[in-house]
Amino acid sequence: MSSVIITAADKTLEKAPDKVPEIATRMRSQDRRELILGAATAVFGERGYFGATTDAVAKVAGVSQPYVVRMFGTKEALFLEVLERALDTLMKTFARALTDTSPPPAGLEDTPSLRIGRAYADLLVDRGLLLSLMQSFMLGADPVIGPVARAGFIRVYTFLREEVGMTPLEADVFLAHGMMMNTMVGLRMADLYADGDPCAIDLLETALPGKLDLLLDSSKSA
Amino acid sequence: MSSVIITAADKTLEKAPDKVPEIATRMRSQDRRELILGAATAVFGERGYFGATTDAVAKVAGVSQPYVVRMFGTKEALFLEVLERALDTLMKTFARALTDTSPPPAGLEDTPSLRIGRAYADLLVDRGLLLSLMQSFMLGADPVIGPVARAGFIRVYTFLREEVGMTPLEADVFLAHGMMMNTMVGLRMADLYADGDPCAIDLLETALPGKLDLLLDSSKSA
DNA sequence: GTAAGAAGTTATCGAATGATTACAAGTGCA
DNA sequence: TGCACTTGTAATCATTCGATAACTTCTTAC
Repeated sequence: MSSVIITAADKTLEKAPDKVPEIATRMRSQDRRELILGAATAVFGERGYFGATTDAVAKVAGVSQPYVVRMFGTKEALFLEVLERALDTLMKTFARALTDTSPPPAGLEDTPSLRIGRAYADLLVDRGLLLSLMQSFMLGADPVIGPVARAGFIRVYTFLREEVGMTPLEADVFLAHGMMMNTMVGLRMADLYADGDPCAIDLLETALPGKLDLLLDSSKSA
Repeated sequence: MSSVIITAADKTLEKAPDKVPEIATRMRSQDRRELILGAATAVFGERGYFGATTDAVAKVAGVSQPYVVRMFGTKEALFLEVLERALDTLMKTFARALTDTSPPPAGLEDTPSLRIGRAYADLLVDRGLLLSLMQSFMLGADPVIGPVARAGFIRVYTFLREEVGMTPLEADVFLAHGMMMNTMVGLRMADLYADGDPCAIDLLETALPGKLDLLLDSSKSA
């Protein structure tokens, strides 16, 4: 319905209040595609591949369920596209952090590894992105998604080794902390942090040094 | 399912069925329960909570689907029990490793942290156990499973801090590597290792030092 | 203006799945 | 032996969900 479309548009384009008069404007296929992919990233990240429904994705995107399916063919194809997009964003963020010439945040060291690490933590603002990746990592047994997920992980590892110049051990430590962050997000450990749980506070302050505000922000927004 | 009937029929036809007490006769509820919990651990670990079906669990356990549901009430209750059991096993394994007085494997250091680390890696033989835990960690948004999963993670963290005596940073590093191992198992990275992929070999040999054989064994067994 | 195509919906179908019911067969005990 | 209890199954139901079909509405090129 038109009202749904308005809400969806407003949610993504919060900064353009002057667009309100446009009622039920039809989007171009390409734009709607991006909208749905964003919604799917959030839903898949939160509920996993099997737990997510095309209807939930459609509702978040503000379109009808059949439209989602027809645009991507199958739920599986939609997930694969979400996965590919998430990985592309991750790699682009890493590449940008590597070549970025701006100085590091006040008083912090500036090595390639540290820059990449900060870039990874910055991705916490979009909880769906890291969680969709993580969800795919738990689907290694799936005949279709499994190989894609493995290839994606290998792609990240290869980047760390060859572009960033990490040793195997450095890459392992980096990835381990990445998996730890993903797990904290997936667990919603920030909920316990907000409740004042002392363990959760210790845990998060150690696991996400200096980036806790990002996690807490993304938590309360959803 | 059929096996039970067949053996039962055999028993009624033959008058001397005592020769095969192993397969024959029905199990006691308690034993069957353990059998189903084991099957459920494997299935939930492989497919996640939503991807797993009570029918798949029943087939692995060799019973009918309604039997699984009736024994545990709901699929959710079954998952919670699997979760609790997995956590109990984990904690018992840790506790045993701490108090174990046997000497460490040849030439290896012997600190509490290292003993616990080796104990964790030993759990790789049962892929379902670690994966069921990890699957629960991705369900933090679930209103029922989420709180239980968080509490479970906190329980492990508290053990590391208070029983093993780790600092927050030590516990973070330990858990991070645990999450990394879980991810490698979930991804079935061992498949690429078996294919000779050089990246996968690097990755696994670094992430699972000295424990790779365990992962490879558990892979080919399923 | 209007035909053609793009964008999107409503209605609905078939398969899968968790759950329920009713029933059958084995077990133990007086 | 007979009878209550336990262990288990087959049949089936109500939802849910992904997918398809057919239709409507908006946009745009001529």
